[in-house]
Amino acid sequence: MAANISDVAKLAGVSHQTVSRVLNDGDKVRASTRGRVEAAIRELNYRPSAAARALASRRSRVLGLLMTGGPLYGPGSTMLAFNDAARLAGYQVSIATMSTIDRESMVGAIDSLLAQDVEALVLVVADEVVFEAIAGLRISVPLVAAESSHRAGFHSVAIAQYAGARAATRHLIELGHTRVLHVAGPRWSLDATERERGWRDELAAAGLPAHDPVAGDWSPASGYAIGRELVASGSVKAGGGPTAIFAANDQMGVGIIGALASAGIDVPGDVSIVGFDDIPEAAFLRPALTTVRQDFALLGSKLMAAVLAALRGESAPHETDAEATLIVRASTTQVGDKRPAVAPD
Amino acid sequence: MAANISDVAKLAGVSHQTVSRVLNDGDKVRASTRGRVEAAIRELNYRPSAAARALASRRSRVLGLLMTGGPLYGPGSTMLAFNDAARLAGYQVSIATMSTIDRESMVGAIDSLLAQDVEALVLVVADEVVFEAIAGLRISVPLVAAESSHRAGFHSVAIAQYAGARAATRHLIELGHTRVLHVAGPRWSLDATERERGWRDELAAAGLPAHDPVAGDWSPASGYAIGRELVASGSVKAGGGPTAIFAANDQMGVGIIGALASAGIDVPGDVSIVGFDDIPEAAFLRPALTTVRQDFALLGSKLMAAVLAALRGESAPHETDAEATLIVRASTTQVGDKRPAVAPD
DNA sequence: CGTAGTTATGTGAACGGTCACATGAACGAC
DNA sequence: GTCGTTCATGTGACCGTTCACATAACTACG
Repeated sequence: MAANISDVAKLAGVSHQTVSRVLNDGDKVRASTRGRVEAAIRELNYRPSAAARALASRRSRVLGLLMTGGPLYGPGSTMLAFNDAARLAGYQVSIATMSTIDRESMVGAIDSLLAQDVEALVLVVADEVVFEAIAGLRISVPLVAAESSHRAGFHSVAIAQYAGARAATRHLIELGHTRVLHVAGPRWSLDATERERGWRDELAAAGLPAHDPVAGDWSPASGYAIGRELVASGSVKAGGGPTAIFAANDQMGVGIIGALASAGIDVPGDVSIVGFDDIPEAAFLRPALTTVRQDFALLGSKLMAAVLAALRGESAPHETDAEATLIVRASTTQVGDKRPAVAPD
Repeated sequence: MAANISDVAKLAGVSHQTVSRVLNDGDKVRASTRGRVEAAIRELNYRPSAAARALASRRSRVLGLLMTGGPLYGPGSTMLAFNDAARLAGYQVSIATMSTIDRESMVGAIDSLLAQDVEALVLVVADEVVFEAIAGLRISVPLVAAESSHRAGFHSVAIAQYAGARAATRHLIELGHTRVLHVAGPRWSLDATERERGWRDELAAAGLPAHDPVAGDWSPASGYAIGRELVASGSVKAGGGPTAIFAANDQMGVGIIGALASAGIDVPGDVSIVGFDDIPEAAFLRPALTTVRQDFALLGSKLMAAVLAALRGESAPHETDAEATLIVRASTTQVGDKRPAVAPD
């Protein structure tokens, strides 16, 4: 049915190899010949077969992207950004999601990608379990991870989550808060670990105590549940309770604010809240959420750059991280102050 | 380097064709032989080459998914759900995103998918422009669209957005609201059109007037801007102004609420708001957002079913739509009432 | 115990490209 | 005019499967 390279060659009166040359490095062919070939291509509506190409050249031009299930803002943005960068570099991206973070579903996901002859694997799911499982898998293609704990054996690129978390915590400290709680992300998440580490180190640098954080699962619901518990424990608003909370992501921040609000606790009047991600809603919530913005577009292109480097066989140079910047909004204020430090736009 | 089918055959002492049979329809091979072959496969860590398979069988086992840029909740959820369904059916999904909705970037995106020999194309971007462009493209693979306006030439599956929009509007009418505004999604979006149509028809059925809606772009920022204008125009809270707003998605709803709140207008006390999507945050906002929940998982599997039907050559039977259900929360209340009709959990 | 009928396995040619190498034409230098 | 170079193009093998068909092995049955 569809035309192949020989059909084109015949119509243009050249050999199949010349057509192939026109397709790949056009400048090795005399202009007049190239014209004839291109005309034939157009006339037959010819498209080279990716399968045949991949088979003969041993390069599939496909990259595998591994990510977690939920439609989370961070991973979703990373995926989109990487997808764009990959297309720009002439690669297709094939995606595998893992509904649950366990070894089995992970191996399944990776398998489905490898079965497709992907040239490299990109991990958006920065997860302890994933790294362990992969290490035991003897994977023959380069691995690039979007994560911040730079471990051996991987190319990795990350947004400076540690620095972002420190900035968020510092902001609270500078506002005079001395009892700064952290609501962490899931234990298995390396991003969550980095954010917690940043919070802990910044507190330590200021000589302030850090109580072990409760961990949510990134969802607003988990933030709400944790907020309720906090309220129920009676520590908030009582003497010695936290006056500020650093949530590991905006969604949990939303849940926490909801729980506090429904208990009559004012944000930021009674408790200041900082989130992480700068989801599109953040600026428009009441109160608008102070948060840490990540540059996902940059992350995407850096990931792609790392993939290309890995494919060229360069040793992993641990790209400089993309930046994370603190965005101050109305959900944080001077300790003891009843009104937001920043006027609502 | 990597083993191929002949290596396996040699090791197992059979012909390459027998190995192929074990790989594909195992029951045509004697159990003892199959055992030897499987052992050889494991020993050599053999994986069949997808490229060679695709080339010989003329089936790539890859589906193309076309979607828009931003990390929106609806499209993102649809993508994830479809991805799962596809893997279950033994297909890989390759994704192309279009940063802007114009003909050129769309053709580019589709091209990058077709170049990969996808067996079918799934459109998550329900957009007038996309349909037109595709119609002029003489695409040789089946097309399945996730959209609700069932047009000829496509298999299509959708969430019943029209019905959802009517339910949302009816809810407001039942609460006594007679001036119900709609803040629509982008003009090019068919989903937006369906939601608007539902709103319009429900108002008409109740004999209520419908003022032409302002259109946002799904983002909270656009909702906020529209909310500000509304406030500035002075119509809200004055006699004859709207007492309820149906926002085409939750994110715009958040923006609208933010704008109203910053002008001292109470939701739902002064104005009731309904959104659409039931984003994870919706239940935890203050006020919690009344909205319409869509069943994306079901949509995903129905999409996949439609793809399989299309691949079998069945004519498009326009699947029954997945349902959308109204979730009543605190952002709507009886007209004139100052307190939410639903108690915050 | 020969033979038809089934079942298990083998053989060689596609599939549609790329790769390595061969050939031929054009050109400048001596 | 001959020869080495470069540039443009052609030739045939090969990538790793599946497909259609051929053959061998085994079963059932008179």
